[in-house]
Amino acid sequence: MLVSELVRRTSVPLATVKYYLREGLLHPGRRITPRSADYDETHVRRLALLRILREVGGIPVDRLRALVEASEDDRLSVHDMFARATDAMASPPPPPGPHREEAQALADEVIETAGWSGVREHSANRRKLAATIEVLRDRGEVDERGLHFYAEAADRIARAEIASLDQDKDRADLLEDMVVGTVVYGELLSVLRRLGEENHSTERFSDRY
Amino acid sequence: MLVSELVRRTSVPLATVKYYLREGLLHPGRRITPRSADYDETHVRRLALLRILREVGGIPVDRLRALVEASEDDRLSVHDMFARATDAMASPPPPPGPHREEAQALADEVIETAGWSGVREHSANRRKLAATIEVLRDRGEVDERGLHFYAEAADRIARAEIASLDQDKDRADLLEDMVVGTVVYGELLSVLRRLGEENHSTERFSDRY
DNA sequence: ACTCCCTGGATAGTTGTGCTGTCTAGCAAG
DNA sequence: CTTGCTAGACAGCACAACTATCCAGGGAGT
Repeated sequence: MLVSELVRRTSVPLATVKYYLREGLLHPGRRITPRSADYDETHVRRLALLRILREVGGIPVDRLRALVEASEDDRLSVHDMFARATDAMASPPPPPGPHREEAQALADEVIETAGWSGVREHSANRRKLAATIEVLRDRGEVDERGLHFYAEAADRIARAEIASLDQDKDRADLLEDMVVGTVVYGELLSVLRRLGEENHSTERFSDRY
Repeated sequence: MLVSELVRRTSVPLATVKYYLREGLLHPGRRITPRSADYDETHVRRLALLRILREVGGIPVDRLRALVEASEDDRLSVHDMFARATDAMASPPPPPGPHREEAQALADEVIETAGWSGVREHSANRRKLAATIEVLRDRGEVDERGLHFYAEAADRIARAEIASLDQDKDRADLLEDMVVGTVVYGELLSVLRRLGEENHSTERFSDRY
């Protein structure tokens, strides 16, 4: 299909499609004449994916590029591809404060206790966890049991999510499922958590003025 | 204390402090001369809170204002204050697509099934949930059992969080605990979830190339 | 052959957000 | 009376994500 039809099918504005092509988020169409190219279903799907990751996940364009590159690099094993995708989805941690090392040690311990030996030494989320614990630590004592409670809850959820991936799909589809799952089910979970908080807070505080 | 000391204590740049004052995020200091004002611990705490909400939660300034206004409005009961805070922390839902109504019905059903009768009819998160379900729906059939699974997980977490709030604090401290908890434990949870995904995905896919 | 419309590519401009810097003029302490 | 700091007004900036304009080249229909 021509670019005009791609635009019509996806309702992504032409200027934006061109921008994504420029930025390398969308692979070029197959040249049919020097002045036109043929786009196909992979372009439609890619655009839909990019829109979800931007609008639901709020992932900035330069990290989307990392995601796309991981998906297109056939030399990577599936779990290396996932690892890169996981890194790309984590926002960079803020610059370390004075308690970062202590927080990192605690973060590593939480990961250890959760039994997550499959987490890489240099996983972006390992550092992000330390940064988050540091924020907590700056506000007072960190409740270690609380940390393990969250880790257990996260483990239950993550386990179910990975188990639900369809082993038989090809790598691009698998990555797409994984990435969309992380982002939109992540959003789902936080919305549900806030709803739960709203419910339990009215239950607990409805008598106080 | 003078503004210079406030700046020193919080390491927030003077220009930023002035900006927050202008925007109504930080209450003015007590005037001591026409050209100087006295700031106190409430200003230090407020600045720390604003920084966390901005840097960890990524909450934009205009929603921070709504949060601050809820905290300062003494006519509000605690649960009304929480309700406003909850709304302020939810990003506005994207414009509805063709399946929004259907998604809203499903969202309401999920909330009902979770037993969350304390969730307001017009809670921002109720609409956010529908919007998120709509995204899922646009990618294929929505798995209702999956939805309930997430709702249960969210309920367990939210229940523990609300239970851990200290009933005896005053309203401003209570709101601060609640808001910081929502934001930073929310971040903690998503980081842990991604770590769990990384672990389980390497466990499951480490043999595939 | 001629006109029309659409194309890819280059490049410049716009919008929104969150600051950041500069300027002014008023005190107040030494 | 100089020096240092202040509040307040306001303009400017950096970044991200688009968005708009312009250009010249085809191909399709006539």
